[in-house]
Amino acid sequence: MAHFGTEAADPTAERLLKEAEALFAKKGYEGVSVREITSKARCNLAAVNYHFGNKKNLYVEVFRCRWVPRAQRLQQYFNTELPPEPSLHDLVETLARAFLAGPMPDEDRCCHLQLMSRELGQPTEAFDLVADTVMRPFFEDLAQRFAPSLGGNQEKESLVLNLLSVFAMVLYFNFAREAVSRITGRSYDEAFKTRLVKQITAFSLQGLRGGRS
Amino acid sequence: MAHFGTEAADPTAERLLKEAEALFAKKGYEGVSVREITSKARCNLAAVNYHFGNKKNLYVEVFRCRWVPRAQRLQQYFNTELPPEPSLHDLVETLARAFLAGPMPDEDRCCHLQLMSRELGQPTEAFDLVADTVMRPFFEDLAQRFAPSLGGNQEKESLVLNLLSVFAMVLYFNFAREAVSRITGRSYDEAFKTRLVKQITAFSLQGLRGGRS
DNA sequence: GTCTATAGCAGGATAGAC
DNA sequence: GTCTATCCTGCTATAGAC
Repeated sequence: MAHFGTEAADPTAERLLKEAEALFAKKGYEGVSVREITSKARCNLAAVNYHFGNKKNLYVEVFRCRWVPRAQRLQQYFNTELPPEPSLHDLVETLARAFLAGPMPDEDRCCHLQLMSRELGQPTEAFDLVADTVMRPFFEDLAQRFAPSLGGNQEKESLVLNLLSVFAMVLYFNFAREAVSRITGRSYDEAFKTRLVKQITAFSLQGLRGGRS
Repeated sequence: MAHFGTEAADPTAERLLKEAEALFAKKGYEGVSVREITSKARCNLAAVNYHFGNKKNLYVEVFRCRWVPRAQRLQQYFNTELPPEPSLHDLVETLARAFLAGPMPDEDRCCHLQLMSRELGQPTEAFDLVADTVMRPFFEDLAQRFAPSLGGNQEKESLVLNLLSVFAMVLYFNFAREAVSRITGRSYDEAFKTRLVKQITAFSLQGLRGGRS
């Protein structure tokens, strides 16, 4: 069994991580076989065990080597997109846009949020990693950014629940794309994604302001 | 292979449906084996194939025989709980309460919403059933109920997206219980569920009003 | 490092006794 | 209807050649 850090130097391992991520996101851990992964990565069946020890380890490494770095890029993008002294509207809109219509390919975003959603619903070992390295710091950061715009008169718990509510929408409108398409009759093209950013922004803006109206 | 209608007359089939539902909700279709189901239902391995033909069929029947009827009871509960001329606040609060703290045991509610969430994220044959017999009619009903309170000045699409946003929160706060507990530091006792109903109500109320502020 | 071959097991499904 | 016994397939994981 080979060793690995934050990045897998080996191109085969890289391909495995890439294909594994897409498949795990689409079908879930149990829904994917090592055969399917190695086949799509155009390498041998034994490669998973050689490079990652076993299937479960590969799953965790997908998070460590691909998911976490992408989440950090996303967070960074959010930070750079934000104007110097952001209004509440700026904050919410930038947040929604970063996750729904940001710079990364739609395929990646889908994959990213599907994996996240799966872990939210049924946390595994990978969830610890995600919670510690991404969620907690990001929420801390968000809380600090939002606090001034909200007049500072919200208790910490309310603020957290409000932020979670915003995330609920962002995740849902990605996670349940097929259902949303079916109900609204619209496909996830650029126009609809822009519409969703507007929806989430408007809805959340009012919701967030609730405490001080 | 036996035949079956909306209700399975056979007590063994009933037990199978019950245990299967709980397991499918908790671990997903692929994560559960027929052996595990029959074992929990205290019946023979062959029972699934005898009563339902195969595993996949059992899954769909879980929706037909248990999920859909429960959803209808839930919808009925929502309707009866609603005061005669409900305000927007009444509507949202009753809706959130029906799904988060209604009369059914918490175990059932969890199971119900987990199954729903799984289908939202990765629709199968069962999704057609759910969409046609539950979602579409319920959303039609909701749209009609909400329309007058919203002054009728929202386009249909906005209304639908707003309703979906409310559902996003309801689903998320059930689906991601573990993550929410971890972030907020609170367990899902009665007090916290009441808090969440308040959160969702307040947040949505403002969000829904956004269009006419 | 990559491959083939295969062990070893768990899965869904079925046949046939009772 | 229920059970046992069993088939067969597909899975993960490993051993060992190259």
